[in-house]
Amino acid sequence: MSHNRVDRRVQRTRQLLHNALLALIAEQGYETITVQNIIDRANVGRSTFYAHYQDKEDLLVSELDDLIYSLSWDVETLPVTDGEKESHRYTLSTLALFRHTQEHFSLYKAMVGGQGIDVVFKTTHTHFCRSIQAQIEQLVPDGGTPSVPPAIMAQYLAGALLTLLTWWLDNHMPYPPEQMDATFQALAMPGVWAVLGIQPDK
Amino acid sequence: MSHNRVDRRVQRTRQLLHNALLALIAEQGYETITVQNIIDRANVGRSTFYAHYQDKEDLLVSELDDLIYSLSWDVETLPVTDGEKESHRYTLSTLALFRHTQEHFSLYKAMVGGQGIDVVFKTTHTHFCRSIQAQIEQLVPDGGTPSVPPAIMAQYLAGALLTLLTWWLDNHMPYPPEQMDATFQALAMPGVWAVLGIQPDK
DNA sequence: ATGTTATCGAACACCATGTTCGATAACAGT
DNA sequence: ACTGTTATCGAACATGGTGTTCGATAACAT
Repeated sequence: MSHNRVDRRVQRTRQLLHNALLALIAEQGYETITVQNIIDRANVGRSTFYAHYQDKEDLLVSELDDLIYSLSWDVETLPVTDGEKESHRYTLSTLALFRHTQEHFSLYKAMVGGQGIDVVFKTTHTHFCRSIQAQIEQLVPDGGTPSVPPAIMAQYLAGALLTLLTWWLDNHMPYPPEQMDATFQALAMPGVWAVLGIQPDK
Repeated sequence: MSHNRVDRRVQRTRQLLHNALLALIAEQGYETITVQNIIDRANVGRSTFYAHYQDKEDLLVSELDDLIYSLSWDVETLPVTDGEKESHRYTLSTLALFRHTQEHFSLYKAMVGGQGIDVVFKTTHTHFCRSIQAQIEQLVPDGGTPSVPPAIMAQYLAGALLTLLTWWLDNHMPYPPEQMDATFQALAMPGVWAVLGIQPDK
């Protein structure tokens, strides 16, 4: 009767493939990974792989969804002290992002540092854009019309932020996340305030 | 005796391959191009290709050197009115860059727009970094020590600038280069001034 | 217990890569 | 024009990864 049968095998297979991919990315980088490598590591048959994903990029993208979801969740719930929150009324909430990145250093370094993975950049940039644009629009004063559309500001800021994150990872995180956040805010926000026509006096 | 013999054939061959690659990139994008495509288009033998370059990325990189050289030359010599120059004493010289990009729209769009080419991004970013860092260091007040190292500021600004350029190309250049330059300056420079501790009163 | 469905893995066709090598033709110098 | 050199050609080849097919097997839900 019920066609809602959920075969436990498919979830298990997908999980094995995901884990194998992440492990391989951290070990040897993405480019040189072959489908054979993935299925060997995961102990999954060749035809089974292609029954689930078109190719290794398809697997990566499906993986990315999970990662970005966990990132969003972390950024919204990671402990940020009240004092930090208070002083950030007119800024973007990027401190938790730097802390999250620090915690997943080896994986993220393999994904965006060094040669990096193209699709990871694009996807992350798109995600940053959405989040930043929403925050920008909350800063726009009532009745005001910014001289630069928020969408463009978001593009700009997401690119700058991603660049800074990449640099941080590539250079083995020479500064603590708090300082990276402060650097980003110091470089980014004065321009945003000027364009929006607001003057936050600290 | 003289081993300085320069065979005209090798220059011709390299030129043919370069032209073929650019044409194919503009037509169908970089990823799907095969070595066979390149040598067919260029009317060059297979073994000849591999006598000159290791693979198609090697050819692309050698191409990039030329492109960045021509870009540098353009940026330094493209006509910029005295008025524009005057008002840019405390800013970065990016206006010529936007104009240069506009002139080579179709090629640059294929190279950094859409799917883009990874190595083009990296190389361009590195080049921007060098140029911007030099300009930043000229803005540092005598005796002052910026709270953020110029190298990091250059990373940040190069990434932001490249992102803005990419967006511009991807969206079919909805604004003139002058406005794009103004947008970049408005978003970027207040942060730079604040970090450097200078206050340019226009 | 039963019918269903996911997995396995070997075998396969396919395609791009990068190399080899002998023949040919363009080259520079005299 | 002659000569020795060198770049080019292109066919042939080995290599390696890709994505598919299919019959057998085992895990699944009911």
